[in-house]
Amino acid sequence: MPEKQYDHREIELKWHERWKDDDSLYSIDPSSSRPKYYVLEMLPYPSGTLHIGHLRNYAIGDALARYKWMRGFNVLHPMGWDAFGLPAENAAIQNKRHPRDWTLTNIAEMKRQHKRMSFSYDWNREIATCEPEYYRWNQWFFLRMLERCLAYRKNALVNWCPECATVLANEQVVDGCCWRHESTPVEQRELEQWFLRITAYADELLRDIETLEGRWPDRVLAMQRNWIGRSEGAEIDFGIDGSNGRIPVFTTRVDTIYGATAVILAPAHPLTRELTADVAAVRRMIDAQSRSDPGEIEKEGIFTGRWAINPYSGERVPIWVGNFVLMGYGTGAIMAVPAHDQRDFEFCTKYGIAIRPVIRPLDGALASTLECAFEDYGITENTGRWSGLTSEDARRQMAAYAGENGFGKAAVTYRIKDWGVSRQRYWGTPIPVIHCERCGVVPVPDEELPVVLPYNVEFTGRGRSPLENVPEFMNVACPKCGSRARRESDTMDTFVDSSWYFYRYCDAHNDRAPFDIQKIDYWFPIDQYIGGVEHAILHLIYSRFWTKVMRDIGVVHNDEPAARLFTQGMVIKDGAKMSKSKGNVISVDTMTERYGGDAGRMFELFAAPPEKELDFTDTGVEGIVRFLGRVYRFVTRNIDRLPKPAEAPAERSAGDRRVLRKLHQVIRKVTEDFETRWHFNTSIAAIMELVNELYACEAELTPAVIAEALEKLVLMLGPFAPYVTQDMWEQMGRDGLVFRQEWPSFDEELAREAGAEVILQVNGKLRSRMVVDFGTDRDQLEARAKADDKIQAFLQGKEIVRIVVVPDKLVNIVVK
RNA sequence: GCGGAUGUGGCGGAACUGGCAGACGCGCUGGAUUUAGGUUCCAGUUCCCGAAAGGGAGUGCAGGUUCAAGUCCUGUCAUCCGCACCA
Repeated sequence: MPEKQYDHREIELKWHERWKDDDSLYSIDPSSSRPKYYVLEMLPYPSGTLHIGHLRNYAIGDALARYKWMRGFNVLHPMGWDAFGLPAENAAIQNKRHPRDWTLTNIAEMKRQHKRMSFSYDWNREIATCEPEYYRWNQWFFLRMLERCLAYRKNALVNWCPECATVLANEQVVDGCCWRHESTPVEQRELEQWFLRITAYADELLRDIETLEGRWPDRVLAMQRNWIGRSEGAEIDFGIDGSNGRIPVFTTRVDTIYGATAVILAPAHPLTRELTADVAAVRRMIDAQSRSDPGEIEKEGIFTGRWAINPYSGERVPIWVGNFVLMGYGTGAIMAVPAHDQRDFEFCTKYGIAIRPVIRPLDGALASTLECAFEDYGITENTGRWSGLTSEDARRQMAAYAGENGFGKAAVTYRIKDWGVSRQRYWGTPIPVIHCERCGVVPVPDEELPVVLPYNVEFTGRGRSPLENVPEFMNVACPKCGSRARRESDTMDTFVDSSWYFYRYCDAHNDRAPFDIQKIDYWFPIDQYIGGVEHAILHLIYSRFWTKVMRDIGVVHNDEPAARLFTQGMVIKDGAKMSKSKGNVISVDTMTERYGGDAGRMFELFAAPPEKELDFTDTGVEGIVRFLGRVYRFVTRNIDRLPKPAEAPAERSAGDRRVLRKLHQVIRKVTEDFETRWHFNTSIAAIMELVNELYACEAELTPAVIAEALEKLVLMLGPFAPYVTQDMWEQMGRDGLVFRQEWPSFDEELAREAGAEVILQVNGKLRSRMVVDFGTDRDQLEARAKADDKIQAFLQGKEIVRIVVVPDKLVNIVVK
């Protein structure tokens, strides 16, 4: 009879079919006394199709969640292991052509397929934005922020992607281009926009990074620190000669202010417009600033013809406009201290502005001429009453003096800016406000939520929101005065959805509140969040902010969303990052179709440790398919050798003992990997060794050992290869789900090797080896080592200087 | 420039607390099965010398500590990632 062959397509489709409507697989019971474990995968952006980089994310999270479940935890793992998308499921996403088609025709289908959540997974956050229930709570949160002045509207220069025809947040601008269109330069436009005041939480976001130390990757924390960009200094008002105006400048080095020989405004600074005649030149500078690589621009400036007054010295210094001064940082104006700042030095040298040193090195004299700026701390000199101080003392005293005399103060500046959430897109949660000519901006009352999107929308694809052309949507009565008013046509950034989606998972069907706080208290903070590092300063900072806001609103108690974060490495192909432009993106569909989901995910766990980059090769996946086939054939052909009832146990064979030893060693190894480092590559390697051992000893195995080995092998593979293990489990006549079984335990006694192999070295070089009983004492080891033939040959005519004995491990004889 | 990481066979990687460098897989070589190809099974595979036994070298590079270093220390080189006229 031909042997049963492993057919991944047949097996995976069969189980997928059986499982897809089984809600019990996902049942969550917070009242259970089991310990809780919340695993969350940080899902990819809705770029259309899933690719194998995303699959890696699922493979890691799934394996961990299933393991935890088998170890007796109550697990909340919303992505679930069947969500990786067998071909049929993914088709709906792939065929997406246009937001409207997709949203309106496929939403019902998508909901059916993912009905376990009342809104969908993050990888389709667009769906979330089409779900009225999710709109409702997004809008509810927005209104609470509006009440607390955490949401506000202002006219601002914003990043505009011509391709998306919408506004982008700073975090969404990558190398001057849109994060979704890597080759489309972002333009600057001045628009009336909604912002969320993330800066109000800048200090807390920065401070609480400390609580994440060691639990989140250093790289992510470093990026966040950098992004928040706190710097301490002082804000000092320079007067304007011949007017009452003032120019506040921010500096971290007030101690150098006596060396200030100019004040330089950013081109986009409001005063620039007033003080400069050459509007065209200023315009060019603003454009160049947003377009080119900042480091590359040659410093340029225009003298305004006006003068500023240094409030400390009373000195008159020229006011310039400089293309290297950014409006977005500090106050948008600087004092130029060429002697102590390299950028100022370059600028002032170019335009012949005076250079005046006022800080001398701790071990030297004040420089008379400078090759470049002296930027270190030192001792002040020629700085009036503050002369002779260290830079640190001078900074403190001078800032205090400015405060006392009303021309400045100690100040902290952040690089992070408020989060612009307005989008001129169709999809996205409508911003729940109404513009009334009489009352101004009026919030939509809570009981009228959700404001939902209209269906009949013409897509122009350009310019303003398509919603503006839908009168039924736009024209409303003002909630306050009842007169004619217009709805806000902007929708929210979809990052709003992803900022709190994982809370809703805990209470997805709640229609009275975003979620029940008791459920949140049970599950939060998330024990383990897993995802790609590309979210470091986008989603991961927004969701931290959102959590803190929710805490202040009083709907959650936790300060941080995720206790632990794991960032998996990228999947690369032929040494290069997968990207659409290179055409080397491998879709999950191709993978599941050709090799199966089990093999695909298992390869990604096997080929490299999860935090490292992974090079994808077809031959590598084929190796895993081969391995799964090897397991499948071994299990299926040995099922009829399982013990019959009432059968007397046979005596253990030598093969039995070998297999049992390996089996228990491997269980120990895999358990350890799950509990500590998640190096699933070594776990899987160990399971492969076990299978090799099973093949080598197959003929000798007795029924009882076959039973134990098959059961534990299948259970151990369960977290890595859900479908094929479930199929084998059933064929073995076992009931229930593999990942609801208890995780196999190991027996140290059985795992122990028959004897200790002791290596014998002469002068640290391996020369021989011997097998001894465990615990053989030092004297005996030494004697037996000296008696060894090969060792004796190396000892001939030499003097023994020293002998190092490590019991059960080695004997090293040092000779001269 | 600042910050984070990484350097081990032909390749992906293993060696977790200093103690057999190269587990496991890919690729390659040979054998068995097969009409053949494929599949499957078995064996070999760091490099150099050697028919073999065996010997020598070897974890980016240079030093150091140690009976013993891929692992610890000092220096150095290279690569990757993130941030960057941030005042």
